[in-house]
Amino acid sequence: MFTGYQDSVMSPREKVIATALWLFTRKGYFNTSMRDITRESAVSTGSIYHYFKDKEGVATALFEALLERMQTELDTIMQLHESAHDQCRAVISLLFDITQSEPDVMAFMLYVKHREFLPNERPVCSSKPFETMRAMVARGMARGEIEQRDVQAASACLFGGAIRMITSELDGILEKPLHDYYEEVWSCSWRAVAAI
Amino acid sequence: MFTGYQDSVMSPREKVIATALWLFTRKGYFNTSMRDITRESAVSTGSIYHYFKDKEGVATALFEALLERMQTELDTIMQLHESAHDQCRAVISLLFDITQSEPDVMAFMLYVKHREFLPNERPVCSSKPFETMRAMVARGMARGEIEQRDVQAASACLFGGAIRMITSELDGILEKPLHDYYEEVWSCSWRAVAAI
DNA sequence: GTCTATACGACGATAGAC
DNA sequence: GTCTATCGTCGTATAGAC
Repeated sequence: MFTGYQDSVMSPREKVIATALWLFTRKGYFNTSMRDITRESAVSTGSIYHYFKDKEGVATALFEALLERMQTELDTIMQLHESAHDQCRAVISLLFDITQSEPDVMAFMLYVKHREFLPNERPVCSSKPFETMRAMVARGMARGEIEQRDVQAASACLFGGAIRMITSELDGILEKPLHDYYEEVWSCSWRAVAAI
Repeated sequence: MFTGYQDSVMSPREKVIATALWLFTRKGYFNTSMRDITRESAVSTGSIYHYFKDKEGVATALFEALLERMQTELDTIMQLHESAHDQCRAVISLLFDITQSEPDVMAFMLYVKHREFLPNERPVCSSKPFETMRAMVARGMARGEIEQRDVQAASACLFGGAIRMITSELDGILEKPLHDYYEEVWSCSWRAVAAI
């Protein structure tokens, strides 16, 4: 039973989206029926189809909400930190935080194969948040913090280790809490791309 | 139309597995019906259910075949190379090779969310091939090639960059062929974990 | 072992009252 | 805007002949 939104009053639309996140990450999109969503959200079939065109419309709305939220957080990080080093470090810290406090959010963004049920959506890694992360790396090269090389390759090496740790955590195969690996992962990751 | 097995005589069982790989990676497991598999494999429904218990049985057989094949390749690498450095470098080369020559194989192993349709299967990253890769890293630490730290974290950082490049390639967002990034990715990855 | 025809259930989506 | 009842479709799996 989904109990993630007891504390605040939510509109039917928000209830449906929150429930969809809960169910999609737990059972997968295709193993979740509209009936499941009506039951767990306590919003009737008729109302759901009033707010959303169809099942795919629910998934699209959820996906867009999460991407936008992530982008907002990245924008804040870019304002708060000057160097690419500090920006990228803060990004990994953010990703680890979200993984621990809201694993569903992270799982849906990184882990779910959206293209299987959202055929018109571009792959996650060409979405705006991922582009922003690559832009941080490019800026680090321009400032001389990061060694000159292909931006795609450098971004993959800088963030790839953290992302793998996140998927390991989501798969439940880490012994310690994710944050215990933070400094270790960051120092490896930065060493991979730092200038000199 | 699937045309991947014209050249050799295949048993019905092999035809089904090859077709399943083709269809699952292209359309996803849930968007592929048993009807699709019968049509593309030219094996009748009755025969498929003679060789496999059900649709999930097809997926399981496919998954196990791919894991076993990967494990065989890793075993060969371990025999051919002495140092952890050379072993890990060869592993990334192998992964890049497979991605380019048989993208379906790589996509199904790394990218497909098996747990949505194989609920009894363990997550890929706790499968034997991934364990073998971690064992290589652990051995590198014991030999003094790789800096002492948590094996999970070091493995994530050593292979994470390459894996991200592979998913980028599978998503079709790389400008150049994957192999053009190989030396760059390897030098970053090794620098991330190397001793001293 | 291989085939065709079909049973059966579940699902997404709609209709139409309130 | 919200609800319940229901329709039509499709997909898995089986039955049973050959």
